[in-house]
Amino acid sequence: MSTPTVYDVANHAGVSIATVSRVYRNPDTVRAETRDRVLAAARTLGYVPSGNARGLASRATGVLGLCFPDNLQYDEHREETQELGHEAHHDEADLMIYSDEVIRGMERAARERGYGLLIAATVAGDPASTVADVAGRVDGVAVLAGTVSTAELEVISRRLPVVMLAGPRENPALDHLDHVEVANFDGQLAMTRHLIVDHGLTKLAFVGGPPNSPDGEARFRGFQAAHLEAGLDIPAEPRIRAGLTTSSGRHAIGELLATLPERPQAVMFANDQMAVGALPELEHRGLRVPADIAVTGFDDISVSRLVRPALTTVRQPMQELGRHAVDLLLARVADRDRAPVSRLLQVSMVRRASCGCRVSHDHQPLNGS
Amino acid sequence: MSTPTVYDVANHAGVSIATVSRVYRNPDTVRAETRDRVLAAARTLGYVPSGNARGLASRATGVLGLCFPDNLQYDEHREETQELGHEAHHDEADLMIYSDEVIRGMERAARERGYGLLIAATVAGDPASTVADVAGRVDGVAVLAGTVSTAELEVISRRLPVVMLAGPRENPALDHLDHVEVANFDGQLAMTRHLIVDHGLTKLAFVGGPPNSPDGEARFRGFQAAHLEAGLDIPAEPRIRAGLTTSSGRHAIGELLATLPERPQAVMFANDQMAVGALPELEHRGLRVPADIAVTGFDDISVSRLVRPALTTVRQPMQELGRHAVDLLLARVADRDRAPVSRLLQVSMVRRASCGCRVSHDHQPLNGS
DNA sequence: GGTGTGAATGTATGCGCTTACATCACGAGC
DNA sequence: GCTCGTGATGTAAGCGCATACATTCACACC
Repeated sequence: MSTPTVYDVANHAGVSIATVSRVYRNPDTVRAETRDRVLAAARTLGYVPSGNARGLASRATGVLGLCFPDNLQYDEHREETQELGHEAHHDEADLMIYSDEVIRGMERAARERGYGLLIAATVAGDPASTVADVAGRVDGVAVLAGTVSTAELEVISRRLPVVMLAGPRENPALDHLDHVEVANFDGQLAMTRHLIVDHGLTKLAFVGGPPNSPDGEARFRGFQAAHLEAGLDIPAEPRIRAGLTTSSGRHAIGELLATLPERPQAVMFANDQMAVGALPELEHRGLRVPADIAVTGFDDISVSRLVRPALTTVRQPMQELGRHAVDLLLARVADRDRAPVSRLLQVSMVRRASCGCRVSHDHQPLNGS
Repeated sequence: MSTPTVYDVANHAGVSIATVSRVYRNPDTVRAETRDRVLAAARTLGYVPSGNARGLASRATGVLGLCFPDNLQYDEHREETQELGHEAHHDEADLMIYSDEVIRGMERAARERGYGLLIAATVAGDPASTVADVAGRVDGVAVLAGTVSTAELEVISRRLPVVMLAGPRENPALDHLDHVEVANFDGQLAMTRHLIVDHGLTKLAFVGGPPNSPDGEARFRGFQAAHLEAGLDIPAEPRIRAGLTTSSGRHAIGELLATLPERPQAVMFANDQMAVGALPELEHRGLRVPADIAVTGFDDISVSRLVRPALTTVRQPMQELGRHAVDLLLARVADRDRAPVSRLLQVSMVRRASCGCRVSHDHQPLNGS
């Protein structure tokens, strides 16, 4: 009646439970005829091995974990945008594109290596229990920066491998985790330099993310560095901080134009979502992009090449983050004592129309059709 | 040295393992002072309860599963688009937006109910083992239609609750699963009727998905039904079948115009991704949307309101699919013997510019700023 | 002072599997 | 004919926890 176990299968097939287990773990140590008998019994009984029991006995779960922030709370404009119909819904979705990509990359890599993926968003609220919850179920866990404090992660990392994604090792003495980082600084530096040097723009405004976003802060430092390099005044803070969402990008435009004595020649957004949200608002205000004002983003999400003008941005390998997470996790499963490593993933500039590099858009016609 | 267990914590705190367990399961049955002692010991030892052991002992994992297709293989144009730089990457991402939304909805709902989420993509290859793998680790599993055969699911459903997402109950005698469906037929019927009745268009072309996509097929039947209703010739098959991706949507345009004697007045795509890919290609060929040719999609992914012209489409509640999955799963966990249920989620038409309902785009200016 | 009562804690068992070790059958080699 | 190796299978001991049940203790009550 209830869920069948190895014992039921063993009885039904006339073998011992060890043989049943071997059929699933080491099929080639079992005589072919016996194996078939066991599998037949399993099929007729509807037997499915218990992952829990297996995990307990073999002290490995075959599952990796990923904690990411579900940071709706950052978007202070959510309420206001309800009048736009499904806008709020979309906004929510937009914000998550980044996590989605990391999840997908990690799921694929995990599956290729024979692992499952347990995902858990952590809302800013009860962080400790959530991550401990997944920690108890997996062989290793990746954590997107900003989700859980490094101190907590250190505790958890005593039990299993932990890798921090998109976050720097702030204090080498306290932080013995593996890290995967993205060259945010370099990317924003190059992009800012591009605007200054190649397009001759000097009045640039940076729209940042919330202060607790390591990505956003690193990008701003790249923005500053380009100013230093070019001998321009170095802004101490992002001109505006916004919620990294489409709607907050749109709202940032109003705030920008209202508070600035002089219109900037370019607005550099900390991510693509905001830039994408800003474009229609600029259009509505009669500002032509890039003629009147250039716009750039960061990430290269798929929307960015579909909007008009197509968005100039810095492409970061979001799925690769997930892949590297799996790689580092399994390397550490194999050797718990290896020295902590940091991997830095490179980014690349994608010049499209919104900075002035292409005339209208970047649609490439199909060959010969 | 190695991972601490209840025994270690019990020793360290001077209590029995039962008390340690109670501190985590039923904190209020333990004296406050004792509880603190145990928690202190746990903290200094770096104790994290083993999900496996807990699951084994309590016969429940606290985790739900979701299987979804990772169907890159459908996109026959992937190779050709490499010359477009990151196009292939984007295409891949595009295709997954739907799954991503379902995952997100399910993750949120699961978390709210105190469950974790184990996700596993199933490539068309070794389906059985993958889904059995997750089945062994979870308290219930949701499966996106097209991922696993109903027969296999029936076997698995003898062990744990299974719900099928976005797929109809084809044979009530063989299929005792719970289902969550979306009103694809109704949505496409309404949209097609809209083009015929409100816009006076009669020459419509439908670009479908692969034949094994239940969503795509149901939408095509809605398309047919609208023709029947209007007394128009009823097409027996979608004019073209494509891969549901942005690039396959673009390619569909060429194929459409090349094979059709007369240009259709409207192209209705089985999903938004394809429609979004088609827009720049139409533009490139000098066809104005919607003046020369109307375009519609299905899903209402977030890009659809950002492209120009903004896409008229049918909105389906993708996240809701995930939420309902959790709901049905937990209801069946509570009562294994309840009758199989099917939930039908409603869709809604979103009229934007690409069908001719709005002049240029649907950007709503901000109030008073 | 004996007894009943309830709260706090301990004891002991089993969840379903993996795996080291034991056993067994069967030939090969001497 | 006996030993020994080898492949196939069985035996039994946990893995780390939850929980039924037993025990202890303090206290109230008659």
